[in-house]
Amino acid sequence: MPSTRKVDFHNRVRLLRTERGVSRQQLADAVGVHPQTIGYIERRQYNLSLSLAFRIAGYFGVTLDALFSKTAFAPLSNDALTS
Amino acid sequence: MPSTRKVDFHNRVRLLRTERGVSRQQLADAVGVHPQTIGYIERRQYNLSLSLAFRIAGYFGVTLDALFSKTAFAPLSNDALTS
DNA sequence: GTGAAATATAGGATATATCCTATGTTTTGT
DNA sequence: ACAAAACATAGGATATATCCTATATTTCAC
Repeated sequence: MPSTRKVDFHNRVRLLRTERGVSRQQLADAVGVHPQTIGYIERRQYNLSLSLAFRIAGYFGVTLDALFSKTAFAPLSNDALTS
Repeated sequence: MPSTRKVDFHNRVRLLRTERGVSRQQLADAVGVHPQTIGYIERRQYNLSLSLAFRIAGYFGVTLDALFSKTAFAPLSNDALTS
């Protein structure tokens, strides 16, 4: 079992995944990990490896920095309000 | 012991470190790992965690994408030839 | 509102990142 | 050329990422 405590960086995995209508199972298959692993990453309970980070970024076609950040990503609702 | 096999991404840790005249010991202390760990990363024998990747990038003041890449970084000598 | 799919939570197993110590080699300053 | 520092290599120990199975809860289409 993973560390149960939150990791010190944020990510946009759930955002991108739901935005594109892909399930955890699909993403997990595409990047070669267990679906639970995706869930843990989304809940920020996993300090995932750089290799896996690259595979997820590659799947979504974004850079590492677009997907992971030490500071919180603004939620979409906020983006809409500040456009 | 680490996996002894090379990892599927490249990095500029050694380049940045030597460029700025910092030893492995100094970098290791700064990011809170063992000096050997830095060595393994530089020799591409470690699939380091995202958290550690962030700490190293933060130490050098560069982004993740500037420090790690799935394709090889051009060596400095090449940069000089193509300027 | 029911059923199916997706997600959450949990526990145990395995692989590997990382630690740590030790020794040998290479580099570098003088 | 010598000494000291930096680096490489190796082996064993520990922590944790990731796997896997199972069950409970939530979400969503109809």
